[in-house]
Amino acid sequence: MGRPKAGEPELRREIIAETALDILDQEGLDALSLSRIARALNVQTSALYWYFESKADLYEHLCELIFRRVLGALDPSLRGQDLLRAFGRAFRSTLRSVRDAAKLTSVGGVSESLRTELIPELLNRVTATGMSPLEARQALTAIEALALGWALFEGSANAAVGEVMRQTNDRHDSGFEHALEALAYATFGSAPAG
Amino acid sequence: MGRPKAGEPELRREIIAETALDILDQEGLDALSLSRIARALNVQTSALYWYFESKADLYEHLCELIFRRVLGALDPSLRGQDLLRAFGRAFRSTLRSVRDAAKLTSVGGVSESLRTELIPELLNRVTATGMSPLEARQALTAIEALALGWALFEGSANAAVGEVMRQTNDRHDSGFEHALEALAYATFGSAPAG
DNA sequence: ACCTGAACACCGTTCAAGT
DNA sequence: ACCTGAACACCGTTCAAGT
Repeated sequence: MGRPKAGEPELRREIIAETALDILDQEGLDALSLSRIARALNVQTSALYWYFESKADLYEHLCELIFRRVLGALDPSLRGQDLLRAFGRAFRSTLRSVRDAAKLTSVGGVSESLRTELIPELLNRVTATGMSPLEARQALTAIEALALGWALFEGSANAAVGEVMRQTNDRHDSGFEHALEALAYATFGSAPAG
Repeated sequence: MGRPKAGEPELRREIIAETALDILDQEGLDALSLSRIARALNVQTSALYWYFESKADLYEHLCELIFRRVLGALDPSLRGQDLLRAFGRAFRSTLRSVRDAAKLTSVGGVSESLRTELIPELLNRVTATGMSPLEARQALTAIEALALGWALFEGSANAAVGEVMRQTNDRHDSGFEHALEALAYATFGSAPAG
């Protein structure tokens, strides 16, 4: 099982998930198999099925974990368009902080609690400044799409070049910032500007 | 091999790729294995290795094929920001036209000719109206990211709901159009508007 | 040039059995 | 409640051998 941990029991489920994210970060999505995780935890592969229904179920949970990291990085006082902008930045940088996290997010499913709790809660904070729910939803979807897509491209560009300088703030940053700005302050819900 | 085809020899490589895209569309990314493709073509799995170096190589080629479809859907006379907008629409709708095409694009690599020919050529058409190369590159990246990310979300939403109405122009469309408009006419390359 | 056949290490999943 | 052990069907890849 690895480390017994001092205080809390630390739900076995979470140990598995954290181990999975470690393997993902160090060896990439192709290496992230149930067997690989089991080996890292010194258990049989079949043991994992007591905690997760399937590999897809595990992946879903990993995506939720990543999303929670994004939310955790946000200043709780942020509202409206400022929140949208901060969310976009946090989403991209979180996806960049773990190798292939963007690929995982693309391929993994959306968990129940993400769809029915986390996202609606985030939307509530966006609409708190008077933005309409439809407008908020569209703007958030656009920014989520931009950040995910952008992280995806950065990931494959880095893989082609050579892994190392994944943390460097390079010329990509200004492009992302401009796009983010354009989306956060665009008027959704009415007719396009033309 | 399936159908002998009348006229041209139709490179075996392309038959394999088209078969793969058919399977992807009908059975999804999880079902797209070399064994599955070989079975559909009535050959041994190992036969495919004469045409593609690896599964990753095949995937890369499939991504290129999809991208060529996008380019083929564009009015050749389009330039500058109009081209950017048309590209965004075509990219999204092409990704929606084949099941899991967005997932494939996320996970598949970028081919040599896509990076050194197709993209630069597209960028040339964007800069033809006087847009700076940096600006064009950033705008294109943003729009590519938006379209891919958006298609990704639509795909998983449909998978959750139920496959069928994948072609319907629903409420997602106006959100995408607004975001696309904002990105196509945003000013990249200078300081954000704030 | 193009494909088969056999082999290899690995994979996800199920399930009876242990403790 | 939690895990092992064995089994199953499937997977990507390699390579000698056929034609």
